[in-house]
Amino acid sequence: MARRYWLMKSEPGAYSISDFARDGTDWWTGVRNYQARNFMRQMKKGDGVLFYHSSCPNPGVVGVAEVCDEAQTDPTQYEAGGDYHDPRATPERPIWFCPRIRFVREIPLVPLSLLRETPELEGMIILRRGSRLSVTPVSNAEWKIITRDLAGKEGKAAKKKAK
DNA sequence: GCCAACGTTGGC
DNA sequence: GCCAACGTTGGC
Repeated sequence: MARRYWLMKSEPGAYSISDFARDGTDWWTGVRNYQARNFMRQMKKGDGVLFYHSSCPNPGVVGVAEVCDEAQTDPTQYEAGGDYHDPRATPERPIWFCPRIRFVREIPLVPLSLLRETPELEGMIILRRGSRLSVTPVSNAEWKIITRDLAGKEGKAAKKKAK
C-alpha cells in the first residue's frame, strides 16, 4: 500500500513540537474520539504525519513526523483515576488504541491562517467549520503543498503586518 | 473570556 | 430511536 498522510493536533501547553523533538518518539495516547481512533488504526508504519499546534496563540503545522509503530492498546484507558481512564475497557476488550510516531523534523510554522488562504487546501478536514477532530487524513497533494511550498512562507495577513 | 459547533449522555 | 442537556474543543 502506498504511503498515506495524516495530521495530528497537540496543544503545545500539553505536548509541543519541542517536547516531541526532545523525546524522539511518542505513543499517541489519550485520544478519546471514535473517528480519530479509527483513523489511528489505519495508520501504517512509514506514513507521514503533520504535527499541528492547537489551542494556542499561533495555531498551525509546526513539524513532520512518521508512524513508527502501528496502533496498539492504549494503556491509559486502564489507569483508574487518570484523565484518560475508561471504566468500560477491559484487557479482553480494549476500546482505545494508539500508534507511535517518530519526530522527523521541525518546520517553520505554517499558520492556520495561511492554510485557510490556500485554495488548494480548502478540502482539508481541519478547515471545515466546526471541525474538532484531532487526527485526520491528509491527501498526497496537501502534504506536498504544506511541507514543500508553504513551510517558511508567510500568509497575506502576516505580510501585511510586516509592512 | 467568549461562543459556535460538535460528540456524548441519558431520560423517555 | 429521538432529542435536550451537557461538556469539550479550539479559534478568535
